Amino acid sequence: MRPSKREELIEKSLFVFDQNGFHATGMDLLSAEIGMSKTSIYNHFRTKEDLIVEVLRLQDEQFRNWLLRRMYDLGTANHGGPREQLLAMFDALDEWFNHDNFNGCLFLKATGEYSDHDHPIHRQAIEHAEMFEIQLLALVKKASLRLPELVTRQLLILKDGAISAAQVGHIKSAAKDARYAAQCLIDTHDTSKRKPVQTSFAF
Amino acid sequence: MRPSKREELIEKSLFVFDQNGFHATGMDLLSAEIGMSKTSIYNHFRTKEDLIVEVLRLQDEQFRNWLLRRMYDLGTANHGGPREQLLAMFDALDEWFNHDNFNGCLFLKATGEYSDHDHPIHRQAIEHAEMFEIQLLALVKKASLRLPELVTRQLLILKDGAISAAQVGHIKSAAKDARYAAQCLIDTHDTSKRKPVQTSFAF
DNA sequence: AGCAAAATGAACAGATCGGTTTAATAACTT
DNA sequence: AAGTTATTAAACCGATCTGTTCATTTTGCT
Repeated sequence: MRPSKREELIEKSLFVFDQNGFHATGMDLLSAEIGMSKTSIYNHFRTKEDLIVEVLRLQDEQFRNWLLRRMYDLGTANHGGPREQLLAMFDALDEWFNHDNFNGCLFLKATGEYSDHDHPIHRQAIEHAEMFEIQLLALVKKASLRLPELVTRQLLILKDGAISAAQVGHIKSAAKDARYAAQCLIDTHDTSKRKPVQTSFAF
Repeated sequence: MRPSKREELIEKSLFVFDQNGFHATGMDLLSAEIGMSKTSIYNHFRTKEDLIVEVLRLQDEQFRNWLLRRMYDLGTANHGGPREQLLAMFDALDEWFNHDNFNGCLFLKATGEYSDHDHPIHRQAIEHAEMFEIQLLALVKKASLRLPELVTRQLLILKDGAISAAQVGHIKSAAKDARYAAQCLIDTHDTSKRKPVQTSFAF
């Protein structure tokens, strides 16, 4: 029983919440959907919100693991370095967008449904964003870009914007569009290149 | 009674839904919050979903009007042209982000809570995105940029990404970060400038 | 086989959900 | 001032909400 019942419960709940939303998913429906009695669910979690927090924790771990690994694998394929890994983020996103079950960013939905910044669910979403930013910043620094903090935040904006575009308009090209933009940004801040197009940034 | 009771109802509902979310806002609470009897609300709208669709319609109109006007006002201030208006989008967003009541994109929240693409609420959100894209494309074309459709989609990604960043991390710099990125993109595609940094786009 | 822990279905509780009804009041119109 | 129209509060409807209770069955361990 290594993949404990608890883990299985969280994993399946993750899917249902992602597809249906949080408030829109009642515990009876959830119970039926994941094939586990409501009694059992409440034996593992005190409240629905506790479960949701765990769901977000799992999604945080799974998403960051998946994305960073995919960036590494795709980015280092042709002897690529940090720069290629950064760009590969959008190739990985493209794969995600084209999955049948893609339904936008779960963390963004969580902040939308629990807008109080002090709410544990909202905080969990913020925490995810912060942790990914730290990891992305490390990679940006390895790529020897000028203003690494700025570039990191910009890449995050491109990532989240692409996710939004893919969600609301299910725009097939969102990841590629963002990739070109990222390329432009990275080249502009590449220390190994000549002067960037725009040098008048006021920092 | 020009600002008809109906309009007032929609306008106030817009605020409550924006702050609380759709499913999380019950009709009793909504009634109390906007100071109008539930009987009256249901005299104007057959269902809650009908009301939400109207709310999104109003927000579509208000948001596009506000943003495009603000882009024009801010962008043409110092004899600026279309290019400055495009960049001013992020200055306008910055103002929005710093409003006390800023709580992210209502359309994105709508698609998150009503994920069925055929749902009238979801469709209304898509319609908004499409209409704004058309208007932004017109401005991009006026700015004489190469690959105007691509640049338009990229600017939209930056806009939505900045909104997301401002919402989840309440990152104060999101609009400015996106602005710098937009500057980079626009300069790269400016036909009046020399060769862009990156010329190997495969189109 | 036998025991303890875990999981089950189903009923239940109290609150709230979206939505309706009703009878009384307030507000326009002429 | 009369009469139509809009608005109100409050009770009410059945369904669903989160969460609990309980008696029964299934499971894992030794």
